[in-house]
Amino acid sequence: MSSEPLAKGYEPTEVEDRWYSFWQEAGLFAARENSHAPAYSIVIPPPNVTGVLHMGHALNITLQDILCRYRKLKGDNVLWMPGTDHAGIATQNVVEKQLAAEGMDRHRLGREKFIEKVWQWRRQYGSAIINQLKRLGAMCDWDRERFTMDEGLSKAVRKVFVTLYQEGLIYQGDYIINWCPRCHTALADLEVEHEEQDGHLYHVLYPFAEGKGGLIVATTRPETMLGDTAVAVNPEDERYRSIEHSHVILPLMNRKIPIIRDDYVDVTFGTGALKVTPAHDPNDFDIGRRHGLDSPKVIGDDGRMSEAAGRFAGLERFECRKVVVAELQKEGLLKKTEDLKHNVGHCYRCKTVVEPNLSRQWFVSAKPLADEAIAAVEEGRTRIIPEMWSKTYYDWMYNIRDWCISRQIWWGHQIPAWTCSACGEIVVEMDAPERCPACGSEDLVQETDVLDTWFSSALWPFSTMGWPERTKLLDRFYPTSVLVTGFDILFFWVARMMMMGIHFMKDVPFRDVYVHALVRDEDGKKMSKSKGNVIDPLSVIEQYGTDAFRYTLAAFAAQGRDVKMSEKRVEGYRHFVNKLWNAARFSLMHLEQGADGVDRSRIATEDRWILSRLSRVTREVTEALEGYRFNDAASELYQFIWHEFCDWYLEVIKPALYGKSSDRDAGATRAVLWTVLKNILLTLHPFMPFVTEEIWHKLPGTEGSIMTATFPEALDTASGVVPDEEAEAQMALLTAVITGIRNIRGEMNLPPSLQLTAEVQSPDAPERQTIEAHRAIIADMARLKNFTVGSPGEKPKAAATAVVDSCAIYVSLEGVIDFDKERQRLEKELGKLAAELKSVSKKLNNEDFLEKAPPAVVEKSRERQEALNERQQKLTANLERLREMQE
RNA sequence: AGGCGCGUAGCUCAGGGGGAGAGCGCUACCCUGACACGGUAGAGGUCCUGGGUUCAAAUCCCAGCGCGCCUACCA
Repeated sequence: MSSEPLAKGYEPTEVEDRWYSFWQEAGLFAARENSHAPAYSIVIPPPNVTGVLHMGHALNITLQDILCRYRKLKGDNVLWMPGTDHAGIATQNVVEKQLAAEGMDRHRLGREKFIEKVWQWRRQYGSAIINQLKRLGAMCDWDRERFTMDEGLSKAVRKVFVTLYQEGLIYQGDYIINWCPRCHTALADLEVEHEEQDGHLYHVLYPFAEGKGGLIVATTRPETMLGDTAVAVNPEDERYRSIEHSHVILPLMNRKIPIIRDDYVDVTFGTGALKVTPAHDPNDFDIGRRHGLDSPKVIGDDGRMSEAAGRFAGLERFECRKVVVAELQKEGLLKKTEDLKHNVGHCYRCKTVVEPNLSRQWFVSAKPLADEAIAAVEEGRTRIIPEMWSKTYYDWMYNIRDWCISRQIWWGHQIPAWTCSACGEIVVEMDAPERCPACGSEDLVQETDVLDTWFSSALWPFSTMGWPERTKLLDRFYPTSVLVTGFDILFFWVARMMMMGIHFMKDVPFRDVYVHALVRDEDGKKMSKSKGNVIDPLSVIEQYGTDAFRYTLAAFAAQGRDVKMSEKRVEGYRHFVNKLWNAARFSLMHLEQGADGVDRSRIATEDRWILSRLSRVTREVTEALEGYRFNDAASELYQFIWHEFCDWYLEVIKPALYGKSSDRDAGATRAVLWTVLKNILLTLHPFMPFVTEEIWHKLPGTEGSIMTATFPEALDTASGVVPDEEAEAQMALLTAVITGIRNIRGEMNLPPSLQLTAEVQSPDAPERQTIEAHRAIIADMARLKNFTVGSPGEKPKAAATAVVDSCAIYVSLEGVIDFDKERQRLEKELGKLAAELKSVSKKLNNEDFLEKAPPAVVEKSRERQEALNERQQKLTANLERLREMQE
């Protein structure tokens, strides 16, 4: 508890490092397994090990940290479970690139050695993102950090796989999947990004097998025709109903293929004749199945044409497209080429054009799992916030399709399935079986595919807590309190966690899902490296400090809207941090000896006022945080601290603190100042952990870390924190009078150094009393040398006028009189009044309004009209007087 | 093709059936013993357009325009 004065400006860097280490070393982030305090838990959306911190993480982490710090101050036993995921494809790509640079490749290295390389990479670089999260101040329980490839989590993965397989919810089969020829693996439907591109629609004539003529088919991917096994037309299509031919000749391949009839074909598209390539198109695959067609694969897994493509074998697929088109043209079979915008799927990891490919893969049968997950949200066992996202959730869940979970890469959880070389039996078990249960052979070969990373991420809420063991952590902290995440992984991750959590834990994985926005650049564009519009959070932190950055993110995090990041705004909040710092600096100068408790019988109006405001703001901030309205909480505090605490309270109490005010009890005021500052620090701490901790330690009468203190109550009689309407009303009058006088000073261009003479006349005795009792404050704040209060009487001669409630305020212009200027000022003011009066009067002259509007609303309008009238009348009178004097 | 969201001050955005708000920027004045990362005062808006509901619409409903996003097996 040192009391050396604070530096003139706040310098974040040193403070942040110091306190973060302090917190960690003091074990303040640790969840307590044996505590009986209410449990509050969050699992972090695990960033990729390959990742670097971006704005999305920053927002995501900041919001979670605000919640955790808030709950901790509220006395909860907080567990914030951190970790990373192994990002199968992404990580493998990174390490492969590294190998390539060394003139190596993974195939020459071999699977085992390659995986060892990945682990090496992980050990060397894998904690980069974790260290970056720490820069944000995240109070994760780092001792519990998990990785989706950890032994424990790996066990959970195998357990889930085996169980689902036994339940018939995982199966293996030959289907069309999305294939990335570059990553050389299957992808789930979700992992394909569709992008509209300019392409061509080629119209190709397929001649009838006998006789003249043929069918014209339209295609955007002519190279796939090499694998065509039929041409389909709609049975209802008049154009083709009567054709007698049963077959066409597949051009270039010279293969006879049937003409089939299938409802699927859209008569309005192209020519109404559809080439059918069962091995390279999901719809064609279905048609092929319905009609028992062959499905030759003409595009290989490397993106080159396969043997089945005949003389085109070996050509790269897009090269082949050109060659096919050229040859068709040469043979006169290319009848037309149209421009066409169409959606093309790209690999979400490497952006390569995805190839639909027939392949044997493992799938999760999603429907039964989805049904439970839908019910959980419908029944409110899990709340999605903002509510509108539940619609998106339902929509996807209701239309869910089976999930392809096998990946043809090496880095990941190898699928725990073995094939018996002797009898072909498939054995699915947690651990490698010794012999085939069917034939007893010991020659078992493990499936080489690994599982989708999202498969292990789906288990995150319980696998991180030790499942499948029954642990204390699970007992205490599952289900988690809330999941905080961006909507971009609502399906990838949230939906799947819901399915797995409910299925395996028999309870939802989280009570709440708070879905936040994406961070975009200043123009609302998605930040991406290729666009070059990324703002690096770390550079923002270095420039403005973590607290300012966090506050910006919180203030921007309005529900249902994207965050457009602007450094200008961060700068604004850096000023706010500095403002707080200086308010504290000032306060601490007067709080050297600490403070006694607040004695409400000894305190003044402004003390009661600030305590009242504190009470209300505390309530509003609390409610906002409970409702995930971070921006409301942030702006409420900003407004209160800057414009009420600093602008008014600190200014008003200065005379008392400096001992210039004889009628004030400085000790009582100091006690209030201490209370308000302390509560401000605590309320602000979840948003600005560093600066609040720093000031906390300078504030006399505090002990230990602010993290171990208690969040203020909105109603705290012992500390004098209670709403006080009388004080608020009086303060409103005083500030209005002061502002009125300042306004005259400003508008009349009277220099601040000029001490003015002013007089207030009011017919209202209580108003007079209030003003009279606070004459010193008004005189001080408005810089007056003479200030008198009285009943309406003779009006001062050369004076400017302002009206507040029933008060007429006259500011003497003796010696500095500028009639024209004052006249203009009054005319402007009267102009505004007239407009307002007009709209109120219009309402009050409307009988329907008087009849149908709620009485309270009518009454309010009446009062307003009266007040406006009074103002208008007083100002007009003064304007008249001014004119008379000028004549 | 469907679905969702957005359109409010010069910029970035809150708000939301009954007197148009904030931050930044701008103008004027001021280094007043916490703070120029500051203070005081001020200017600035047909709340996208057109209908409808209502005593009352920036706010609710419908349509349109513009923008963004998500989902989708029309080759």
